[in-house]
Amino acid sequence: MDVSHILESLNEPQRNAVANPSQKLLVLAGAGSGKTRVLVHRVAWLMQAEQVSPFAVLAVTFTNKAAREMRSRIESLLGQSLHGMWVGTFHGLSHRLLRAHWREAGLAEDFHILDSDDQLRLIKRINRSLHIDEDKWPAKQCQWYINAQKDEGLRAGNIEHFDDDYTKTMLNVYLAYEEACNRGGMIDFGEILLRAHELWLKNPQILAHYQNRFQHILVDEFQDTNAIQYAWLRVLAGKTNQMMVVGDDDQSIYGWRGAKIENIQQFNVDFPDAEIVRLEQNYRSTSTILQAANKLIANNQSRLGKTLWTDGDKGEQISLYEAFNEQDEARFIVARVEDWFNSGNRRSDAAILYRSNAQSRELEDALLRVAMPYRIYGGHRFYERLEIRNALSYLRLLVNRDDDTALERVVNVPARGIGSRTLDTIRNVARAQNCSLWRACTKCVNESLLNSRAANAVLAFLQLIDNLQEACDELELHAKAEHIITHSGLIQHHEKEGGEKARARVENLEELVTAARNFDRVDFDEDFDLKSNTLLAAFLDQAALDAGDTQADESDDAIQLMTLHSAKGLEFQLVFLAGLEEGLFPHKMSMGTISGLEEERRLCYVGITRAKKKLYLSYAESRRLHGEVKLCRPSRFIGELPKELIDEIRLKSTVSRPSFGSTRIGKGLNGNVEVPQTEFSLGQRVGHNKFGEGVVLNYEGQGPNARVQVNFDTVGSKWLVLSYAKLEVLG
DNA sequence: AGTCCCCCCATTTTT
DNA sequence: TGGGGGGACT
Repeated sequence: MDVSHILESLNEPQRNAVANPSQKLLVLAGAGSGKTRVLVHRVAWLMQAEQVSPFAVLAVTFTNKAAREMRSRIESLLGQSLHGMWVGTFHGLSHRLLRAHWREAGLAEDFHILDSDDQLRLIKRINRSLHIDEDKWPAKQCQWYINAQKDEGLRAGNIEHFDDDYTKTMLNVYLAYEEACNRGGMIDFGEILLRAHELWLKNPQILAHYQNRFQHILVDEFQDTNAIQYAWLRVLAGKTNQMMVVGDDDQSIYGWRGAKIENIQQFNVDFPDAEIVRLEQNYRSTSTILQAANKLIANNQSRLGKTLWTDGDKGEQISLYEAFNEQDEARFIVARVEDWFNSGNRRSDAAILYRSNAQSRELEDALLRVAMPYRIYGGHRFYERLEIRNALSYLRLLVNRDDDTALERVVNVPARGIGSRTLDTIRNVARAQNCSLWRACTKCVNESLLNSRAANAVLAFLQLIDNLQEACDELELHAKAEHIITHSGLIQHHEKEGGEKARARVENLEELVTAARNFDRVDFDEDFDLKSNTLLAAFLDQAALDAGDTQADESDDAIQLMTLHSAKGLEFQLVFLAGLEEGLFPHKMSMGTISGLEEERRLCYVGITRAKKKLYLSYAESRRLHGEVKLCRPSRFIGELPKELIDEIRLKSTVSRPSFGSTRIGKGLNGNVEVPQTEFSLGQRVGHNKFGEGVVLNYEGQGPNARVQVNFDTVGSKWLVLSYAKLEVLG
């Protein structure tokens, strides 16, 4: 077969990576250097040039979205389906292993997945039963501790303890939590990886089977792997299997949740024969943007070293705007997006990036004011929404009555007279009998442990679930979903809440039925043991492992708002980095340590390298945060960029103010630009191509950075930057 | 049982 | 400033 087409469109290092025969291969892929392309072409190469069977390939990513994208890109490149290939997330693939080998993994056949919300509730319950002071040891902290240990591959039993209060308490909770999970047949996200890893270590014949099968392993975003994920990979790859890991140490921004950049260096230690390929040619950004990114990231000490280059255009200068406050910043950004849109571009090619979610509010306000469509990433994803979780809990109870987490969630939603007193009694019975809440409910009813009113309520609940089960038994998945949302009373419950929110909830519940209907059509993988794993259970697994997109509608042309973290992997023609202020970005919580600061810098690097054509930076001199106004200094990252690439838009040069410490910003990065005095005067009548005619009310600053306030006849008063606004002087 | 109020908190997020 | 959670009150 002629396979040259697979390599044709690639540059030299990319080809080297794609067709590389080395057993272990480390690809250091800079931002925009065609990382996904290399992965996709590599799979195509294996299959077509080396006649590798899809059954022998395993490709792993971090998010479901990335996995789906990789799969579909390979399919469209090859023009064939990838039947038998394992493409998925660490969690998704591990989960598959555990379903297939539940017995050897020491799990119940009908084990179910505990997501972080369930996990937190469970820990809260445990802490109450252990009489742990919630003020001193918040459940959140315990949860964090447990997850961090699991990410490191540590179980409660393996952790050294130095008799300190903290570790003692945490271990206590961890131990009780492990017991509760085992008793209830539950595994959390960390446990999925840990179990799968242990499954291999404890069952050499199972490991041998998979090692034998997956001769070719590909790993995306390797810099984001944590200890257990890397251990998982090492075990599976063994000494002889081929493994290609792709990553960029400069884009490691998840250290705070256990990701270890050191895994990249460690890869060289563990596999000394590994070949390293660097992808440094960038196909995304202008050379101006790349130079800025390179200069910034050079300030980090611990790097493997890599310099992006492009043979593309220099492109436009980077613009820096110093705003008075966060409102001014938002207004400026929105005005630039309007310009962009009015010059014939799509809003969806522009993105506003910020360090923390709280910053989105001002931006949203400003966007709403000019009625510009926008889309925000982040916030509650589909399967995380309250009403959806409630509905899923009912479905979970159909699958497994002993699912305490699900029962706790919906036993009194909608309200059916089972209050906290009643629940306490039930919990106590469950604890005393060491049984599930469901059984405790039955016992309470049968043995009259409750007053008659409560007993009736509990009995009604038990019957409701049994009836739902019976009615759903023969129904298709989507009909099951439909049946429970109506007959559990959830729809009515949310309907009677009233208001816009309630309507959205009801819509979401209906959307769940659609999701279930689509799931009916999903083809099951050949490895899946369908006998024990009904469609409903599989649907619930999927809901836990893939929380769904925040918003599905891609249709309307909207400007995108997101945190820098969520921007990783994306690219936009026009990018705004907002809120470049010390304490906000770099964030004050991370500024204290070198490693924290370097991660912030990488985050900034990620932000800059999202831009293809034009980059705006902005900061505010004062910002309202947590209800009080604070004076801000510009971020040190601004000063780390090459001055000659930056055009500063200073509006306040006529206003004197105390210097604020940062030396590089205050006086203008380019020196102040010499410009003739403006010809506008107060009261002057002017024309604007979009807003029409108006009268100059006020002005600030001078030169191209000056702003004027114009009261337009039709659209009212607006502040305009002279150099952008192209105002026409009218007689 | 449900509502209301007060207090506390406040990066980043996937699975 | 504002959201969420927990406790107290009706």
